[in-house]
Amino acid sequence: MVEPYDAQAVERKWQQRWESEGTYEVDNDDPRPPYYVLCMYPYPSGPAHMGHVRNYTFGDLIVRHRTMHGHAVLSPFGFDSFGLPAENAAIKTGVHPRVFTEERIPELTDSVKRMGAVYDWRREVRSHDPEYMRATQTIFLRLWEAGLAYRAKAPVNWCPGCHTVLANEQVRADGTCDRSGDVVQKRDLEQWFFKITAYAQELLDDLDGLEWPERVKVMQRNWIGRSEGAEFEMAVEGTEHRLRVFTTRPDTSFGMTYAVIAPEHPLALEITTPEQRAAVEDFVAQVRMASDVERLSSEGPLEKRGVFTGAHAVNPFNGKPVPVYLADYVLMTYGTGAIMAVPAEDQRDWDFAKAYGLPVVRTVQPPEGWQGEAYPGEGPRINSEWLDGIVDTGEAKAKAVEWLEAEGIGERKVNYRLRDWLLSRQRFWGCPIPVVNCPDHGAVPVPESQLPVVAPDDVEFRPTGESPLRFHEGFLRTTCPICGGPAERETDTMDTFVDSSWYFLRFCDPQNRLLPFSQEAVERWMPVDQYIGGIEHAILHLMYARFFTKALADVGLGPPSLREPFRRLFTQGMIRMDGTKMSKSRGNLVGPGRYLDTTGADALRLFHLFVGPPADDVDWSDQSDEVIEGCARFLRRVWRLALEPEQAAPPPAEPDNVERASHRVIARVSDEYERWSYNTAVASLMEFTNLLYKEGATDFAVDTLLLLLAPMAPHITAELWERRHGAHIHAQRWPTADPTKLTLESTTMVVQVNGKVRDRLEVAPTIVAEEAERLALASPRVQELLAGAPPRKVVVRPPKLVNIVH
RNA sequence: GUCGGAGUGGCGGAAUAGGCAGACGCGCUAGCUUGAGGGGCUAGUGCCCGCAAGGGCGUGGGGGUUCAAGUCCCCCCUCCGACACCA
Repeated sequence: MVEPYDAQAVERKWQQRWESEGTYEVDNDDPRPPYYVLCMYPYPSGPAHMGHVRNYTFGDLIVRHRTMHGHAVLSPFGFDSFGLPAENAAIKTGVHPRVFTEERIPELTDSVKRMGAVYDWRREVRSHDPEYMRATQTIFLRLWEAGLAYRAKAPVNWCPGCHTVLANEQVRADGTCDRSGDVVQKRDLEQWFFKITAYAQELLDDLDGLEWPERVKVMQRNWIGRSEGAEFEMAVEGTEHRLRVFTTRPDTSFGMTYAVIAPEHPLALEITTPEQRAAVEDFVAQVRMASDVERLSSEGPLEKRGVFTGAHAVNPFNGKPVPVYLADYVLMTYGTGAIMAVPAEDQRDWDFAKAYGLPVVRTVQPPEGWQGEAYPGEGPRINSEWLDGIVDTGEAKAKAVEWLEAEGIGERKVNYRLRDWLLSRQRFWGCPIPVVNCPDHGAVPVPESQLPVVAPDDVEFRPTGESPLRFHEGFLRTTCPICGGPAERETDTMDTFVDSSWYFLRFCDPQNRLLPFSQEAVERWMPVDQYIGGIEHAILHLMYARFFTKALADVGLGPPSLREPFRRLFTQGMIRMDGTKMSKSRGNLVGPGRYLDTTGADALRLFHLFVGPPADDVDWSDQSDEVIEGCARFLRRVWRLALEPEQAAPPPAEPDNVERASHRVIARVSDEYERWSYNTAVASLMEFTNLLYKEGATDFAVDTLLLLLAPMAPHITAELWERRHGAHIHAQRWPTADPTKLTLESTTMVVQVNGKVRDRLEVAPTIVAEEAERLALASPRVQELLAGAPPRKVVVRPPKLVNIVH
């Protein structure tokens, strides 16, 4: 009797071997073809949870699989180590965020290693490492120099209770402060932005070339929100002012019955008549004070609020004056902040018109029996002079734009929903923005020789949540790099998305002290061949990282040809429990610890692969423990099969059958790996194992099983391979199927009568149609059902099926 | 509201090109192994009728195309996710 499988001992042994032998360390001059596998680097929140386990199971499987295909696989690990939780802990307990964070990192590292996930730990990066900060700050300064970073006033979340600015994450969904519960207000402050909008079109176009999940691409396209239309000017009666509006429906311009400008519009007070002045000022103040609460609290179509300015704009299409309103449904941040309102063809305008008693003029004839309100569909133009009768909207739009351009009052225009990236955070635990504010010279860059700007250690965290940097004289007081006069340091830090927008480049060249990374190193590995992470990063992180890659190339830091960072993206499903996401904040976290201590890492990895398609959410249930036990049972069966074939599965009576089955499983499982169909790959290997128990095992069959299982269950397969061959399984080449051995000796042919299965026949896979039909008709079951009558029709699909219609 | 995804046994899920629905596993049932342990092995397990042979029904609901539909087309229902006044 062979010794039982001791998962603990075997897993410990191999984890130590992989680490001490540096099995998965790769150098930049490795001669093998490069392959870059990357899991989104984590925030170090403590020991790994099941979401991490799932993520790193897929990542590690690919690392080992690609290695067995002869690639030099770059598989680095790092930490997104700036962020709010450490700062909140500091406010609560007084422990410095760096100390707090650095205690969490080994906890996560440890559980990752115990899963058997392998990385080139020499390349580890941490966002809060001063060397990493130096690079992040260098990048910021280069982007600023190139005009891709700028400072502007922008509304921030202001908590009147805490007397401080809040990050978006600190504002609850209902618009209140998550610490004091006060209603958060908007205030204008000087903030830093990255000009991501300069890349809107390229970010949109380049999506087409990426092997990403379609739904992620759709989300990004919607986020960028390209829309084509026209911009034109209107005279404001009795003034010199001209009002510019953007519309996607210039073809409906004859139906404009009023115009609307945003409450923040610079002309708002300029054009307001004296009689309306008080009402308008009142309305503007009201909108400015209004927090997001009111907007978020109401369900369904929002009530539109506005006020008449007393002014009239002239519709250039027909020369008619229309009243100009202020309304909160028009946003200053999109288009020109002003619109022509056409209630007949736009539901929002319709709602406002009804609320304020404004007229509706249809310019598109709705279909017979139209019951709705605004009609945005197709139909013949009416009430539109020279557009009348045109049915095709595209044609009508083109004609309207041509007219605007010919008259010199407007032109074709493309707008994007995408906004510039506000990167300032009024927080301590982030990368400081390397800027000095001089009374004479304004915002001045910190010279690169003085980088990194690092936050001091002797800081006091206030329960109000204010950044301690604002009260730290030693940090705050400095001199202007230009004039040497007294100046103040910028106390805002960068959004942590800045750190994560380029870390994948740093992994290529992690020790570089002169530059964030060298172009040669990046050219060697980038783009990432397989990026793996959660769907929750579908928009922000992935959009920002794409923007950075393009911008870095354009400012000369990145290779000019590298326009996209992630060639292939895979987004794994979440772990759910009782229908909600498993997360620390919900307190329903299940850790891997007890499984690693008992059934072992291989069984847990197998569970994650087997439980369902990788992209689907996983429901963690009472059944999960039993399924993990089932995976462990399968591994024990493999163990006995490999070490004790005489007992478990004596040599087969028909070795040829087993050999053919081995080649078929190679072909099938190899394909399943390529298609990310790991759940069926595990099933295929279980099926194959069952077959070997039943039919008997050969050495070739067992070796095949171990090789195909090696990326999924690395410890047990490594141990078994070493015992059988004295070699390292993950250094073996991936097996290839012999195409001449894929066919079966015989196959089951189904015989249907009127589409219902009535018989099954064992036939040769090479059977020809005539023979198949003859055999089918000769079947006693078929004879019985036909009762002597000739079949009306016989459909033959050899060798799988014959369908007899009668 | 708009966009996207999904509905298959008691459960997780298979079904690559329209061709045996339910692979594999969990659970359950029976038997064997008789040194218990979260042990090992074998067989069975969609539902209904039947002792059986066999028959009928069956992939959210309704229609359609086809010799043949989980898969293709039309309508409807439910659930999940993203965006949510972007002119």
